Amino acid sequence: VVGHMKLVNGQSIHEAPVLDEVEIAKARRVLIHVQSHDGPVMKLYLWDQAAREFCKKFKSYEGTPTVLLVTTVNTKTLGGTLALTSMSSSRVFMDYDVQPTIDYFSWLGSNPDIAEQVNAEVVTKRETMTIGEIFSYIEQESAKCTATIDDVVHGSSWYYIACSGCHSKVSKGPTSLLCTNKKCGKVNVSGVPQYLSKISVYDNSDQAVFVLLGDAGRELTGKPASELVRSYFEANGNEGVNLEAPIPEALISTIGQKHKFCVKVTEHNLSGKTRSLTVTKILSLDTPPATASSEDNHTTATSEETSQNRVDSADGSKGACCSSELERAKRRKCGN
DNA sequence: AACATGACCGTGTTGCAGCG
DNA sequence: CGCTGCAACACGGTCATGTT
Repeated sequence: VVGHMKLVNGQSIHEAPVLDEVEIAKARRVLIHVQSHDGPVMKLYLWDQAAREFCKKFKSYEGTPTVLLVTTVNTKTLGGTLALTSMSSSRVFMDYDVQPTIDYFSWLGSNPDIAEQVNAEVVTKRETMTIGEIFSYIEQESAKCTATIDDVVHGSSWYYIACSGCHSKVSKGPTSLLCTNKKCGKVNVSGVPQYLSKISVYDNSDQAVFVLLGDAGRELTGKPASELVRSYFEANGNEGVNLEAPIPEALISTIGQKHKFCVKVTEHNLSGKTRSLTVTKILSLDTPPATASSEDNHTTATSEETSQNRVDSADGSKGACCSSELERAKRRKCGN
């Protein structure tokens, strides 16, 4: 494998990494983030003999070497990303050692943009973080993206009946509704409809299915699911209250709208099969497209704040203006 | 000899059951 | 109800074997 080094034991190659040979001897290995041409950045583990050889050569250079060639490496997939490990017979070459490294070095010289490219993955997948960084990373657990809704997924219900206490799903008992959340265990006289809607969205490059849950659904339509369900059955003279309400106009009319979605990636999303992401929050865009909701006043709705307030006025039943921290904490408590 | 591939083994983690 | 121990599983790391 030949490529240019990005990080050596977590230190950027541009900052002339200092190798502690004692430390490396103790750890028995060196970790190098290496990129071959414009391919993905790979983790390259050099063990024992190869690590020692690497150290020796790395230090022997006047300046910091950038090109690395390692023979006979094992390929491994570590946490989904490609990783390489050295073997007993692995040999290490750099910059002007052999013809292939010389060739690569000159190629790199004529493609300086690739050499300087900062790959997000290298930065985010660091081995060590400070406690503060971990906290801030946790804070950022939800990613934001802007996408356009192109459909509401049919074939599955757009809401579920939740416990009035904790918003977990309720199961139908003989005479009442039982909360499935063991820690809650509340017996409900009547459940509260909550959003669980799948919407199909797209942006410039991809298409995906987002799952809207309670609060996010209300943020999108401006109305709580309970109100939409109630008004449907009221309009139909309470006929078939035990049946399911169809997808309401308020939800259908969001098709074509463009929003900034905060999505949360959970282990469920990462397990592969389901390519759906859970939406935790919906932010208004600066220039929201025309919406079908009549009472909406979007002229000043540029910030999260105003969007929240608008929702509250429509809802009224719940003081949802509490900090997102508190919301998250509550949800976590309930979920477990 | 150097290389490529994959099998195997040990360790860490997680889920479940049983017991206090 | 909570804790502990066990088992299953996944993953990382090493080693063996076949090929060039």
